[in-house]
Amino acid sequence: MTDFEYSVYQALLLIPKGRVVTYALVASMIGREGSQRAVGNALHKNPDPDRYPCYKVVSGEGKLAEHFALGIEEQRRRLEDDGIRVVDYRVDLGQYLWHGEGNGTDN
DNA sequence: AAAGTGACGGCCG
DNA sequence: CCGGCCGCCACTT
Repeated sequence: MTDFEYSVYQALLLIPKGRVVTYALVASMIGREGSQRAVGNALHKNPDPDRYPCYKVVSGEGKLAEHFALGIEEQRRRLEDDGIRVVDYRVDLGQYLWHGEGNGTDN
């Protein structure tokens, strides 16, 4: 995989349980603000969805990825499993969006 | 090297 | 709110 893709997967590991991020946010997290489209491509090539929690990545509107490898239903399941309320395939970004190095102790 | 592709996002009708 | 258009970026051909 490319260095870019690698950094994207690593960024996923930093997301605290019960929190989500947007494609654009992942891009800025790895110092590639503006490359949210490329982030989407990287996630599409995710070598292992169980290892890299790509299900925690939602669109800028909080909507779930229609093309999630394991199926949108599975993504919703995993999110709710983390305690994230999913309504109509959408999450409340104002409540679950994670920004930065927070400790995420609130889980 | 140029053109095509897509898990995005902002704007407009 | 939804669909269409366009600009954007990294990757592939």
